[in-house]
Amino acid sequence: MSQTVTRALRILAQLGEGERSLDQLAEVLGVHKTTVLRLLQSLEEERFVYRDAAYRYHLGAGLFALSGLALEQRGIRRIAAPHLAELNNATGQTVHLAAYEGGEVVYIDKFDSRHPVRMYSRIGLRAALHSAAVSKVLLADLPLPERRRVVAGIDFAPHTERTLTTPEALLAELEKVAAQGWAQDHAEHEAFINCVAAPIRDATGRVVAAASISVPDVVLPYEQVLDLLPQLLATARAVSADCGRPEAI
Amino acid sequence: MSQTVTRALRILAQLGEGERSLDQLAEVLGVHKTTVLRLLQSLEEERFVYRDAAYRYHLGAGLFALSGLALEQRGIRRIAAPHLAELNNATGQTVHLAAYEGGEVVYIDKFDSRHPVRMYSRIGLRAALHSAAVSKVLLADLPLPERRRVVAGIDFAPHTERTLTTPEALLAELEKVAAQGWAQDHAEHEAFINCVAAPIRDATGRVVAAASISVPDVVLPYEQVLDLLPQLLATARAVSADCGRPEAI
DNA sequence: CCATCATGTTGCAGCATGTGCAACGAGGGT
DNA sequence: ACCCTCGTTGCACATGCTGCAACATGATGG
Repeated sequence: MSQTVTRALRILAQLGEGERSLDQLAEVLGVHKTTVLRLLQSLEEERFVYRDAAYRYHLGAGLFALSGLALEQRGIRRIAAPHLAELNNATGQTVHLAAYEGGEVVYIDKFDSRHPVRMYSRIGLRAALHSAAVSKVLLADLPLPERRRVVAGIDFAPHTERTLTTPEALLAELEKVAAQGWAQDHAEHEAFINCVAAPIRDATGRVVAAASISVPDVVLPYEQVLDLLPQLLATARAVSADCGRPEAI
Repeated sequence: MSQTVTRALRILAQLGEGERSLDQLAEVLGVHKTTVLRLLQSLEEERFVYRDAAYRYHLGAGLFALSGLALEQRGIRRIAAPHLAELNNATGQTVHLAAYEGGEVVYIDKFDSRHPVRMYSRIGLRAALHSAAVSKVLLADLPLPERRRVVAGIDFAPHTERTLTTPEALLAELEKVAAQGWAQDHAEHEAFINCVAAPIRDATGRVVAAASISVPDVVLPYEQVLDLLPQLLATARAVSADCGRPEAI
């Protein structure tokens, strides 16, 4: 593990919260400002940061460029986008696309609701493994050993009264999800938000991503969210078909 | 300047071109694989990279998250977005938003054309300083000393027959742009693309960003691109007004 | 079924490189 | 004109990065 790189990344994280001066960064990192300066120079050279006329450092455009490349590399995102946009348009609700990567579930695309009350989320953020509907869909498809391993590593922090709080409960839920082909989050993560999620499969049948609809209670009650399930499943099947999955056509 | 950080960022750049194995990265960087491994471990910890089941490294979600934060921080982007979307919708053409940062001009937002023939660009990429219309708008507002300094540093690579190839020609063009309040790129960057760009100003009157319309020749001839200028200028004024610029209201 | 290969990981010694200090310089406010 | 703040530079020291070599693991093929 590289101390230097870790420090550089901590600088980026800091700048993610807003512009910073050299001294501010030095203080937060607990290192001498000379050290910070040189890290920043390297970051600036690659356009990960830039500094304005007032010598404040900001996140730079190299980051956007790289992030754009990273998102483009996920073929699933490009394939799914038109279908998810259509689902978003048809339902008017927030639609997410999430993928499993390295023991986490991450949102890789998002289409915002047209309602004024909206769920907070952002591309790149992690979904809670034990409560988000997309997580259930993705975990449910993992081979059992890995599924157990991941579940064992979860911090079962209760977000609401309905949050599953034991590995056993989650594993049972995942079995159910795998069997029925979709997952729900009935106020398990946020007290006033319900979600449904469905798997997207590639030609080999493996789940490569999950699509979900998230609706605040005040917009639609739980039962009516379940009514959206057929549309969601149709969308997921359509994306799967575009991924080359024969049965889904 | 930190060798270690520079190497880490080179790793990210590599991964931007596609997945890589440890050995591949070691070879490209010209360092021992042990070294690469430890850099990757630090990057992985902050979710800048992740590795799949086949031990291939990919760009990770931490990057998306940070990039999202960075874009959110640019208030101008949020302010401009609805106006640019409307312009995109009204004209059907590709609309860009660009900003000057640290001696470069960078695209910070983009709304794609509905035409099948589209200009290639991506958020985060640099615009050519001596040919892109947005660059002219942004450079034209710099204080003269900095303007001269930046122009002196440009590599006047000719992209097409019409590309300006001398500092003098560019400086003269910038004077003209500053006077008329908009800029054009008449096939100076890509032989078959014409652009017009307009400045967005904040309350102090400084140009904080530039909006542009880019149209391939085959879609609209040059003269008709100029016909779009009134709409573009109206959009730029509307965004400026939202930025608090009194005269623009 | 074992041999071989390819690839990732670990321990360790040496020294390159990152680090902090102190002095310097530039800009802004009083 | 002075001081105060904040970024930059030169330098000596030792931290922590680097490469080597040995080990571990999983895949491939005879």
